[in-house]
Amino acid sequence: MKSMVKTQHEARAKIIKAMAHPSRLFIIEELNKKERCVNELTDMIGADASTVSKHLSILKNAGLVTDEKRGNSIFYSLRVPCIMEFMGCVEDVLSSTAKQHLEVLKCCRK
Amino acid sequence: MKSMVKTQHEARAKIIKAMAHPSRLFIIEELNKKERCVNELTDMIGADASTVSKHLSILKNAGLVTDEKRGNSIFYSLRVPCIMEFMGCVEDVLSSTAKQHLEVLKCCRK
DNA sequence: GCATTGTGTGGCAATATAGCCAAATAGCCA
DNA sequence: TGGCTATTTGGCTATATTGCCACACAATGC
Repeated sequence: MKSMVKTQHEARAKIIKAMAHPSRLFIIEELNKKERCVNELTDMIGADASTVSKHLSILKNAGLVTDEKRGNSIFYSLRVPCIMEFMGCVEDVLSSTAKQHLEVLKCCRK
Repeated sequence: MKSMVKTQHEARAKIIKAMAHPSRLFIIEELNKKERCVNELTDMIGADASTVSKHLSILKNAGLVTDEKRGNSIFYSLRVPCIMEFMGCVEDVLSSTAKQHLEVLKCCRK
């Protein structure tokens, strides 16, 4: 693989990897609705505050979210909304896989 | 987080995690152009054949690719083309981050 | 000042991932 | 049959990720 192409894929993979965690997907989805502070997200997710903070820093580091300090809290918001469009495709993968599994079942029952 | 929502995010994360690797992104991109057998991909990537085979099995397990045996080779193809549309969004993240970094530089130089 | 609240950081243990080698399996061709 | 190629699997080590705890640190309110 050519080195330039490889670098490009590494950069992309870093972003996608930042999304590749249930809690972080949840955060992305929530931030797509409205901005949230760490505290709110921590309550919703039900994990340790430090854990959520680290998830947010991973998302921020990947360039997916921005933070803004207001008073005592830090509000995070989604920087690139097009990410949410991708979820539809992910759902397609899931449903198409489920459909295929059903077909296999049908086939074997005959 | 409600359990059903959590399960949904876990399912999605599994698919996204399967994409979150440079070599696997490369494979996805190649398979979007045309089907390929393990051997061809191994040559292109330049890793051990067993490594590439494992990457393919991860992609297959996530429902992203299908395989079809023909003769001595196994040909893989992309199952859900909409994945490629997402790459545009990932590039947006990258360029928007780069742009922001430039702004910061400009700002500090003044 | 002091207690409280909201966030981030360092450290740690458990777990997951990556990639190589060696070996097994399957199909092809003499 | 035997040798060859293509692919997968198991085993191993190195590395990365996750999530908790304890602590640090800033802003707020009293």
